[in-house]
Amino acid sequence: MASSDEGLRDPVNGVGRGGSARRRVAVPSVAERVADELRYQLAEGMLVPGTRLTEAAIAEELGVSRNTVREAFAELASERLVVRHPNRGVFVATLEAGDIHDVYTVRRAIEVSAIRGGGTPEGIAAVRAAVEEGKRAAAVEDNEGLGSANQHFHGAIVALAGSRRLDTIMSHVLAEMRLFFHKASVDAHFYSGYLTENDEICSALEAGKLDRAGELLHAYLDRSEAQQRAVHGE
Amino acid sequence: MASSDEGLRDPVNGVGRGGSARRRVAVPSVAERVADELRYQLAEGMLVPGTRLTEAAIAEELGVSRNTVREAFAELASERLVVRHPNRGVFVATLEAGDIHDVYTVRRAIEVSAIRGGGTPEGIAAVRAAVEEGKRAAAVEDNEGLGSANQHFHGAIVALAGSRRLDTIMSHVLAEMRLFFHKASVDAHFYSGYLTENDEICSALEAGKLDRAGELLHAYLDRSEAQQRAVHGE
DNA sequence: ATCGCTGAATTGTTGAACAATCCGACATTT
DNA sequence: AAATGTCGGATTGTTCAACAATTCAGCGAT
Repeated sequence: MASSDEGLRDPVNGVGRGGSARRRVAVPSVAERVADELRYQLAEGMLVPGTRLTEAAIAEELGVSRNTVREAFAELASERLVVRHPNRGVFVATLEAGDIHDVYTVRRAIEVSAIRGGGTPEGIAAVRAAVEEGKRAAAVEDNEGLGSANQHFHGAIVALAGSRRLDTIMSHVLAEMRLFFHKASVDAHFYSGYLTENDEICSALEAGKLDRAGELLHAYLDRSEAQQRAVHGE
Repeated sequence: MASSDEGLRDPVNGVGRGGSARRRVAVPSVAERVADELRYQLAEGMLVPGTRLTEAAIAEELGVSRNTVREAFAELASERLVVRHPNRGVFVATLEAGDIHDVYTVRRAIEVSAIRGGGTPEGIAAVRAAVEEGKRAAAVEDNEGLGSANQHFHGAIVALAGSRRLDTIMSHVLAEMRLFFHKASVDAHFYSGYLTENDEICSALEAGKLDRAGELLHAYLDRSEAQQRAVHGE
């Protein structure tokens, strides 16, 4: 390990945030770093949905105060990554029956709306870049890379709208999906089939056929939802 | 005053929540009640955007601990009602240049998407009910009632999608707008012009002309945005 | 088997304390 | 006079210890 024996990672530069020589002016607060750490563990599948998170345990494990853990919990709860049961504790969020549909309803709303708005040339270029990123990952059979490329693709689509609020909503939704569908991402050809579809959507977008792109994207999300429902019970 | 000399209101039944004889099973936590109180003051325009909220002052004023106020702040910050400036304090959120467009971008995305999904007969009935509520308010020239009827209308539209997540997103957006546009709501004929338009949208929805309803709603939001931008600087 | 009790564990909340940080006022320098 | 440097007060960020409130599992009584 780089820093201490246990607890939080580098306050200034996170894990995957290398490269930028400029330092952050304001170091994120401890509570924020705790939230980041937990978010990381959640996304990485180290914390299985349904697990109970006791304040004292995490406080000691990360070497921070209980109150600070509490603040981090509040943040994660607002992102629906954990659920607070009053007087019972916080639990890693679990997927109820209708939640898959719910999540995809949000995605359909904001993604389709964003792509129908067109966006700037730079924005479209970012979408294209994500498609190419996916192709490269597929060429090396890098499943993890394929998954994140897919997320970049959809993130780039939402970014077309140029709305801070939509961006954060999307990032929350994607975080939820990472948590829930972590197991599914190990499937080899799970995303591979989407590659050509993403390309098609991107081409329609580049050609200015926005309605067409929107329809394709909508259909894509419908199919993706069905697939996820098939994988997980229901 | 009903309860104590100062501080929070009734823990069990809020202020506008009268009528229901059934008590809440789980009394909301103190932090939540603090958040509710602040939300109320924000929506009511008692707290002007840009105002600084010092923890100690609010803690004493509401008779709670500073840590509890902190938790409430975290919740409000996640809803963008207040902004945290590290080591400087939290301030009532202010409206930056592009934020009006940003908020309306979110609304266009989720409202149009929701109405294009159609929804259940009960959902459509709720939309119609909101339209009638607006007409009644207009008949009595109840501006405040007109404003809230309008919010009910748009809330009912989003509810068509039947998505918990979209509902909470919409409620946050509406809370933001209440905070920002509070002054504008005093304008007499601000919403009155929208009445017939809401009716038209609702009729299209009832007739199953979803695309048409979506277009009308989209145009409505565009115009509403332009109007708000005209009222507020920019 | 159901009900109620009891006790351990955890959460919710408080109050106090301290370091870190920011801000304004004042002093210094050029 | 303007820019710079320094200091002190005020507020936030964080920790710690304590206590009340609540949940839950186990146990015993009916």
